[in-house]
Amino acid sequence: MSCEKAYITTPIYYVNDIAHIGHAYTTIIADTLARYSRLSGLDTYFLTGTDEHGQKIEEAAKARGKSTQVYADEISATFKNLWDDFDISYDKFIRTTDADHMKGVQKAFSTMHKNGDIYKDTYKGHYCISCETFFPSIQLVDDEFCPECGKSTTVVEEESYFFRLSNYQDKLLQYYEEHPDFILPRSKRNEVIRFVEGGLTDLSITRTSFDWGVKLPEDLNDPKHVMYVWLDALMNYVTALGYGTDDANMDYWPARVQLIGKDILRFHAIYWPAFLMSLDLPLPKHIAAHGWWTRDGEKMSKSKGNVVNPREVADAYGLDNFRYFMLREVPFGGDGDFSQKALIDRINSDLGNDLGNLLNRVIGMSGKYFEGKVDSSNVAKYYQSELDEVHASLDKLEPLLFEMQIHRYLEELWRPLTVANKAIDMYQPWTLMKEGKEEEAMALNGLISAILAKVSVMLYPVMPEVCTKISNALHFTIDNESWKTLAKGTDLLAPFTLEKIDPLFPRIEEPRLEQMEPVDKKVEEKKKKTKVAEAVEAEGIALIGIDQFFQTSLKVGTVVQAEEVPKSKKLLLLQVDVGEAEPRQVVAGIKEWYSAEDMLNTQVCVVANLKPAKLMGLLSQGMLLAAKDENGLCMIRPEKPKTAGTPIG
RNA sequence: GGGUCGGUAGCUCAGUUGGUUAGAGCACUCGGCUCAUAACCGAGUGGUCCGGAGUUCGAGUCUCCGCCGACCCA
Repeated sequence: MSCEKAYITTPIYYVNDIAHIGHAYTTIIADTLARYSRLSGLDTYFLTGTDEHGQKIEEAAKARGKSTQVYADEISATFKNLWDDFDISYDKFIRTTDADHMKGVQKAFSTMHKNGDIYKDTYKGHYCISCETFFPSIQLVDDEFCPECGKSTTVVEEESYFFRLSNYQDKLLQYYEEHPDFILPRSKRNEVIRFVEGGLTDLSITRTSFDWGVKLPEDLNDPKHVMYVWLDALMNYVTALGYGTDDANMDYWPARVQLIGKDILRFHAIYWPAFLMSLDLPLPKHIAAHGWWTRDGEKMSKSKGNVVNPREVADAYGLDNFRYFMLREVPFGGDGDFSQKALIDRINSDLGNDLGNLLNRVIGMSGKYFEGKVDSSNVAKYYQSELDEVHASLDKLEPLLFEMQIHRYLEELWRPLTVANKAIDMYQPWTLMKEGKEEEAMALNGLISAILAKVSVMLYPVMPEVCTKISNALHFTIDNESWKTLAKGTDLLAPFTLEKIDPLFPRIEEPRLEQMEPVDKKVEEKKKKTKVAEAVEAEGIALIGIDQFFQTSLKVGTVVQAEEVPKSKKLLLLQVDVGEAEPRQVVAGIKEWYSAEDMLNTQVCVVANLKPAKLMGLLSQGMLLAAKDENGLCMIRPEKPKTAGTPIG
């Protein structure tokens, strides 16, 4: 193919963390852009990968008693597996520990050195190992602690190579001026410009304090230095294309868009372009920085335990639905809030009511009136104005995507669906049929089918699986050809027979993940509408559906071993057989009412899918049911002996 | 302390170079329809466009001063 090229990248993810919703968000945006790009006929290359060097990784591996490489391999694989399971359409998964990459970075270092942009000096500063950042002493908290993470810093004075970033101040400013949409969203642009205007200091780009990194080129004969993570990491975007080795794919450079989170904007909007200038390489078209996700309005953090696990969400609600939600919910660049309520609203309302239901309507009509046959021959004759409206919306889409306005893209993409739903109401095919106007009714089905087809082509980059189902039902294929004829052009569908398929978006009535949901006033108001709910709410307990009840796995268990937890007034340590290979260890707060002997060989009811927790250092893998009033506590037990593991419900 | 970006309907947001009665989606109320996943369509309720001053024939839009929020830097 000799056509126009498009190179799209995500950041390479640092392997000291497990993938969370933020990683998934970046990757899914990039995947969507890559898919659209391919669909529209561009020769597309999509890169993601992992960043594996640095002191933090070295230490994390040591702490786990593993070799650094083995540790990096493991974590890198968890990312790769997640993207594979998510069907992310990357063309290459780069690792900074790849031999080619390291060679490329050395080549870049040599070139910068030759160009006079690298010199050797001494660096003195307070270094935070955890953040891998130096801080000037005035920034430290109590003269010692890292202002970012609060951990203790160490004074480091070491020999270092420096990059003459100061040389690039004016060139960068000029570039920002001449390319107003280099940094997206625009609101972030001024921030960067002010920072650069404030003056740039040269950048320390090597370290001697650790070993886990790319060595300097051999001709410098300075083996104690390794490259600082940012030089190493940023270069991945070109080494992935063969920079410094075979240059095989360097014709994809410069990148069409490089997606990042807003936390790494400075590195990508300042250091990275400066490096590229030093290497005489062109700069990427766009650096696009997105915002954070919060959870139910709160920041996510490991300590709060409210980190959204993308795999869990996708499993519970469907991968395509999750993709749609993330891209539709948040204006690009802004922070987004994840809540099950918002997700369910999007699925039921946008996807189910507007899109899924529309497909069902046309299945119903064509089935009832025409044995499933759909023929578009007379669509233009009766419904030209509807077609015009649809095409007008479709024409607005592409620029929105290029400007990273994906939420607006999806909003606009929904207009044709409204046109379709409106048309059914306005022309009332059931009336047309009664009046014998079969041609008009048939044409209306042709119109609806065409709209669904056009929308599904443009929605495909966001929801590939669902749109493939739609295109199968409508007997066409989503590819560059149909993108040209249906989505960009005004073609309609060839005659086909529409078979009934299962609803694409079954209504979701209840949250599917167990977790703390905030008390939502609107939900409360709804519940107040039923009297029963009022009675229950008086006790402060919300009503749940049967599905929610069955999210709790309750089982009969037999206590096979029981002992007191030393130094604890309340706790007993029990081993409970719940019909699994090994008994479960359960720490129960019942010692005030039951002794270890009381419990031994008795049967109990166990909550079997509770998250394991540690109590006084002991792992507890379940909870026993008991009832407690002012007279004390009693166990809830089966009335007659039951086999260990028998489900309750 | 300096800077950047926001503050528009109950919620989430759009409002191009200042120009008639300020928009969309969701939510809510009422009405219609039956092909459809109690979905769909229509109508309606709902806004001192953060506050104040100014420029102008005219300000959500421009200027200045405040207040609130997010973030960047010191």
